[in-house]
Amino acid sequence: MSLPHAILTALLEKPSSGLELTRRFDRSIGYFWSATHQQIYRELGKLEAEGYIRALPSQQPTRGQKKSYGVLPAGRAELARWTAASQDPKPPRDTLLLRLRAAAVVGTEGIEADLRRHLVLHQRQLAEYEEIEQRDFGPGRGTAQDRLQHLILRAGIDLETFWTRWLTHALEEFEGLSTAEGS
Amino acid sequence: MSLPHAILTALLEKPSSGLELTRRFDRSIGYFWSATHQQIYRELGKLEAEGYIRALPSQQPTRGQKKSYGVLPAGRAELARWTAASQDPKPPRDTLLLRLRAAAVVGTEGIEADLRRHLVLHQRQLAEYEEIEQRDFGPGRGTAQDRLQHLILRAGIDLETFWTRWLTHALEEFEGLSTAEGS
DNA sequence: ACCAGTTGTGCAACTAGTTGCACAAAAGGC
DNA sequence: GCCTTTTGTGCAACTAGTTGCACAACTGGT
Repeated sequence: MSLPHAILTALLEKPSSGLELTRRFDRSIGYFWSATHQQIYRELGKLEAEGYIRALPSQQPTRGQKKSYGVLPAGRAELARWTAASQDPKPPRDTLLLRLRAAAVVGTEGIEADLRRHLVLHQRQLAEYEEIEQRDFGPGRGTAQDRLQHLILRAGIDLETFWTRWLTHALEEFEGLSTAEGS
Repeated sequence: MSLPHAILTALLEKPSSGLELTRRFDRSIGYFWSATHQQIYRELGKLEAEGYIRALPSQQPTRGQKKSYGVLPAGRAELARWTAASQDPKPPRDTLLLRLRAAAVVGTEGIEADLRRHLVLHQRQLAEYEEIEQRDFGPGRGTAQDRLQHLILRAGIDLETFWTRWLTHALEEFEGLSTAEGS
């Protein structure tokens, strides 16, 4: 039940059309909540029906026509309610760790290459985050909003740092394994 | 498409009934791939129909009767195939970070308590992992299997460490925010 | 012998997310 | 003027995961 709230947040930051939202979900917001354009359009329809957002006046709201949405007071209230409500963290779902566990039983054949690939991907993501930090967050203390945004970015950076370190360590371990393997 | 493979892994480690699997998904495997008993029973049915597992001979396979499953060669082959196949990491979905981002727009009212709650939960999980490490993984280098298992546990420990640190930092930041807030 | 609680298995309906496709409108090449 | 590509919106069907309930069988108290 988070996608509608992700959209409300994005629209509050800046009223947008479906496609603009889709693009923004590929960057910033999508870093920790991704969505396809179909999910977004569907959800925009629902949110409008529920009176949380409304299409901003434009020329023709026909097909193939850009249609921007803005958040209504009810939408902002709902977002505030959801933000403040306590929620349990849901157990992580990590395929890579699962595969590693399977590999402990059926053999590590072929998984090493994928570990390497993941390492590169995480390094890339880390570099991207650090670039954003460099660009948008100087050493000075900004507004409360800035500091919150920076905090979120920090989580991304630290997470990617964890993954790159762990994957590096895992690959080292594999070196050692291949010499002494043979169960 | 990971649940069936999680189940195959679990069954290879030890043939089990649906309920036993459910219990094990609440511990070890569930640490990075959780599942409810309904998911598991449904999946067991499918896996059996596909010829990947089979019910081990017992008394009456009627209702309310324990039914253990073992993995067939085809199942092991499928698991090996899946383990070796390259897979893209799927973008994380984190509600807490999303809420923080929403809070940057609609206000941080009420979210601090939940951060504190999450911190406690992550600390607890971390303690649990460290206990397991203490108990199951001594200083000596074990078999290749042991080292893989330890590697996976390490990921859990480092992840929880990241969260506790980050949440602690976030709460500190909130202290500073409340004094200078007012946008 | 009977009832209450626990263990174990399972169906059905729902919610969330993904995939594949369709189609209108504008923009640009030739 | 026609044809291709890009932009923008959307439906329908499918897959995965969750929730709520049902029910059989065993276990122990009275």
